[in-house]
Amino acid sequence: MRRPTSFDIAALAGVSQPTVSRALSGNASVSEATRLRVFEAAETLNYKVDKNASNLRRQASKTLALLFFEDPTPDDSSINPFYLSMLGSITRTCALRGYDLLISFQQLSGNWHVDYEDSRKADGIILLGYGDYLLYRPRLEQLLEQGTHFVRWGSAQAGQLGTTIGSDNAQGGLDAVRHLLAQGRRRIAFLGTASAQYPEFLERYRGYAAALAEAGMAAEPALQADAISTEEAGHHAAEQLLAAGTGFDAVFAASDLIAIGAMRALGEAGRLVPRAVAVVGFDDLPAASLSSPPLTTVMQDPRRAGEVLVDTLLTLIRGEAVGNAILPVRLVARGSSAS
Amino acid sequence: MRRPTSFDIAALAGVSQPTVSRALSGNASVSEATRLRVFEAAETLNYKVDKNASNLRRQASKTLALLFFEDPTPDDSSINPFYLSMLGSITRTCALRGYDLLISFQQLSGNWHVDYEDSRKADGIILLGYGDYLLYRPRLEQLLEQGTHFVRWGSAQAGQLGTTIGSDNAQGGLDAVRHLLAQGRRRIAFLGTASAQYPEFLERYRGYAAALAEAGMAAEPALQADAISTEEAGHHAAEQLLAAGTGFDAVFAASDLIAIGAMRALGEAGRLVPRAVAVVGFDDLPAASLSSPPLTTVMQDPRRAGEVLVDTLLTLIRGEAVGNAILPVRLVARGSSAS
DNA sequence: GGGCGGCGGGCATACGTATTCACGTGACAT
DNA sequence: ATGTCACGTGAATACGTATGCCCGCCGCCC
Repeated sequence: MRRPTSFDIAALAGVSQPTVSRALSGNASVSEATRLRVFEAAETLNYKVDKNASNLRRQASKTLALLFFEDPTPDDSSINPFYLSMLGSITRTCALRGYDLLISFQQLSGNWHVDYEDSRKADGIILLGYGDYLLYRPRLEQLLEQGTHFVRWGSAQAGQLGTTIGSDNAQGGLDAVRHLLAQGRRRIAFLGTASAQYPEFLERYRGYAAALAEAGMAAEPALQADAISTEEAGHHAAEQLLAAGTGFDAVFAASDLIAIGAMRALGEAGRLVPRAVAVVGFDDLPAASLSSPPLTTVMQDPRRAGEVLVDTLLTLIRGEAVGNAILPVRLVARGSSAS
Repeated sequence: MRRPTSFDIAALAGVSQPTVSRALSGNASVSEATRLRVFEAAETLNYKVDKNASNLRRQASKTLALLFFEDPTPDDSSINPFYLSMLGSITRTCALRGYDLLISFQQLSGNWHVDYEDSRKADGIILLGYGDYLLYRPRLEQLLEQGTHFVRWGSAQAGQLGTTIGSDNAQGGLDAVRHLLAQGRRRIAFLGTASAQYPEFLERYRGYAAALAEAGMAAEPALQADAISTEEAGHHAAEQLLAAGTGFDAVFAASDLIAIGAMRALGEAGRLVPRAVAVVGFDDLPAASLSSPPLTTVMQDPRRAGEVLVDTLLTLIRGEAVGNAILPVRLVARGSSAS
């Protein structure tokens, strides 16, 4: 049997097709009695509005697109866990607001910037993924030019294109290092690439440096080692630091994965955590509380992040003005930094 | 400026609208020269096919829907990590096959079974989430009745409705326990709820029992403790077992999260892993290799799982017959079970 | 040289919904 | 009694694409 259309409902309810449309969409100009008959008929035939037809007619898809960008790592199973936990929240918020969510993993090189809103698959897009702002910039320009609605998760800085939502990375770095200083640590290393290529890391580094400055110290290049956000990179960076012979009694890692890798390296080198070296990470991944010792870290709130991203985007879609948002972070003290 | 339609392209290329459609869709009955002109015109105007119109006309959405079902846990940030890693693979496979992916988190109670294909938002759906087959059954019946195309991730058993893809859980249990036996362990506990409510766990339990039987032993109820797949549940279950005073020198946990929780409980009780108690988990979460000692576990292959799910569903959508699939698993021996 | 076949492309239309416009009916006031 | 108005509903149409059908033209063969 063919799937029912609004005409079938109309016939069954003894009204016309437009009335069915109006009744189902809650239009006020249809009487309560009629509305009831229509609902019953729709129920009987198990009728559902055809999204495609509806979208075509209304010129809107009631769908958002979520574009993930790959970390540079070629291993495609290792999605940044923090993003994954944000995903749940984004999905849920979309559902609450009556929107569907389309997901896509993208290579940085793809021509994603035209594919979604242009083909009317989505009313707006959410961009997720660490990345160099300058690399994105031309794409963002094109998006703006096209009038595409989008929000970006990342590090919001003045003068940047589009609307950006992100955690307060600098504050997180500040809190983490203040915490280590309060524990009496004085030689605090920073593990993570502090360059514009990884804007979040750079901000965390700035917080680190600011905390040191508060204590009358300066960030020493010898106490910093590059690492992208993987366990292996963290392991390697810590090894480098150990090999260089620079003394240190604490590590602030730019992400939990780095911190976990660093703890492994410290363990292998016989440096006890936290006694010999205190460690603080960033993100509060599920794995952070499972490590041994449990990892002290700066918690980002993925649930709130998702909500803010979606709601900001919906505001943009409604054509209202909205600014960047910086979300608070919170230090979670655990065993890896106990005195 | 209004976004261009195929008529605009037609005008620019000096052909008719249908020709534009044919040229862009690779229809053979359009000459190479014309096709080229059309492509150029489309490029110039930055034209993209309107998905909604196209879908409406073709009565297909070129989209799949992924439905996640919540674990019973109310905490909505804790999505089963194994599913999350499958997500990447599903998305990628969809993209490769030219399909979009719609994602939705569902309450088990919702009436999801009519919402997706019925409203033509998707050509088929993928059902993901641990769960009791009997609980699903009525919904699956309705899906079949409606002619909805769907595949389920779970434990494939004879006589079940629909098409199911799943790991070889029984084999995994067998391998895990054989491994422990080979290490000389004799008192092997099973941590996880072995009931029809968690079919995967039940199969893993069966593998556990079969391995014991091979060695001339029987599964003892005293060596089993219920746990759902969370770290807390694993911790609690191990505590129970310890409190009961039943001696054991190994644990086979039905999931890595349970295993990690159990290791924490064992540590708190002063039972050294692996010396006093060897531990094997299931899933091979990223966290498994990060625990200390690193967790021996049964690896499920999320990448392959996603591919098989998508390809099976696409086969169904094409109207071809396809059966259930059971994917191989692989034991990964790490420190937690060294002799 | 005329008929025929095939290829390339245009015409018309359908997909199912949402919206604009117009219309009929009853109530109420003049 | 007639005009006005509001309210509820139906008729017509547009959204942008894909496709069945038909037609014209060109080349080829007898």
